[in-house]
Amino acid sequence: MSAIRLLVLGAVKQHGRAHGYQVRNDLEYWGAHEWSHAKPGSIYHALKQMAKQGLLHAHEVAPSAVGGPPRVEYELTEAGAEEYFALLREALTTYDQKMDVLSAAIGFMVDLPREEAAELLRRRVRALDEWRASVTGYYTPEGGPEQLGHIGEIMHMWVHSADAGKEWTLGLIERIEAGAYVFAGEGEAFVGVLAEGQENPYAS
Amino acid sequence: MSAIRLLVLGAVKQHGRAHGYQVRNDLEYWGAHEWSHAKPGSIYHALKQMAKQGLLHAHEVAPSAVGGPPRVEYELTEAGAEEYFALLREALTTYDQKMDVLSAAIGFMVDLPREEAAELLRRRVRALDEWRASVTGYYTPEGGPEQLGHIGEIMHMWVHSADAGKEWTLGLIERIEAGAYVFAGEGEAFVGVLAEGQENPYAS
DNA sequence: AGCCTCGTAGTCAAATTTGACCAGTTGCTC
DNA sequence: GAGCAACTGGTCAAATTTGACTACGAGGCT
Repeated sequence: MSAIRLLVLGAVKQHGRAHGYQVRNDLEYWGAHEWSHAKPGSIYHALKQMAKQGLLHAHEVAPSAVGGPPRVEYELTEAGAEEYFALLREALTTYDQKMDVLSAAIGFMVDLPREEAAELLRRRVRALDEWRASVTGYYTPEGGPEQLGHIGEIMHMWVHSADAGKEWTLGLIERIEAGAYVFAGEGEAFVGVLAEGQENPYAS
Repeated sequence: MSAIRLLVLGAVKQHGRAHGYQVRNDLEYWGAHEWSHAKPGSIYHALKQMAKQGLLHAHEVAPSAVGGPPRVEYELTEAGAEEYFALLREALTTYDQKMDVLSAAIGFMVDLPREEAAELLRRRVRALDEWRASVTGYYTPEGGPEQLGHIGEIMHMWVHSADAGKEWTLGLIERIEAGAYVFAGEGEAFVGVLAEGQENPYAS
């Protein structure tokens, strides 16, 4: 899975209705340009593609308010919402070594009920354990690990990284279970988009 | 950078001359299927592309020894060797959050002199520090970090992962400086490819 | 008046990646 | 001795990603 679809669906969902440039801006606001390689081309492509697949409904909008090319506004369909939650759940659970996907999922995790988020993360921990086991399994020759020479360092790296990932995930689960943050159905949601006219306080 | 080019160049280099299937097999032997998403299509594509760019020289070979489609054998050109070392150095130095690239680079690091490898890794540590700083910088609002809500967890994750990466890198540098492994120009090199007819002891 | 830069909004060709598929050969088993 | 899986070697169309480019208006400077 690439992070783009999740990111774009999430952005459109928070706005209710959004055009490409708004999505682009939200991603910037979330700091996504730091960790996801979401270029304009990919964003516009994803919007069109998902519209074609029926995940988004495209409202043809008149030539934009400020001149320039006509804008298209998008809105989630039923299917789009399903896809969004499916991607979100998958991103939280499976380990696919793509941290941008995980980042996006963390940003949206509060769209799920608290208990479900925690449970998905617990499954993630199990996935990390499996990954670790498969790496050590593959790189463990009969004659002791020293036979591998420097190749063993590759395993070393993955194991180190899996352990770090597990540690962080366990910490997050703990914080969630201790009541941190506001999840779905718990009153006033945290709003992570810019309202019209509001300034981006992080713009460099 | 994607890991494929480095992996393919490295595989061809170790063989002197190789056709697509051999490359495919080496990658499997190195366990690369576990951590790089190198599908056959990508490998053959990379070979053709790099041949077109003059990095590889393509020898048209008669219909293969065992029937099936005719094979093409590739060999590194001068330019290909330069590109290989350029990619290798870059992969060791820069942090681009793609661990598959780093894995590949670790596998090939012994093609460099010991001192250079250590130096590149020291630069990598500096790059990790910069990345960490840029993340914490971006996600630190004026009113204390608690304003971010769950979004702060994203930063938390990246910082955790950068720290783990740094720790592992420092460990590796230490081992290298302590004399581990056999680097370029230090006598008998470690051979990481299957000779003709040899069996893969790791095949599942 | 002319020029330059920045912000808004988006397109396009080229490169890459994916995943499925093709076709011949052994080797094994029922 | 027929079938069938596994191995060898590779192609192909479709999807995705990249990076550069277009076009327009507002504001500022000189």
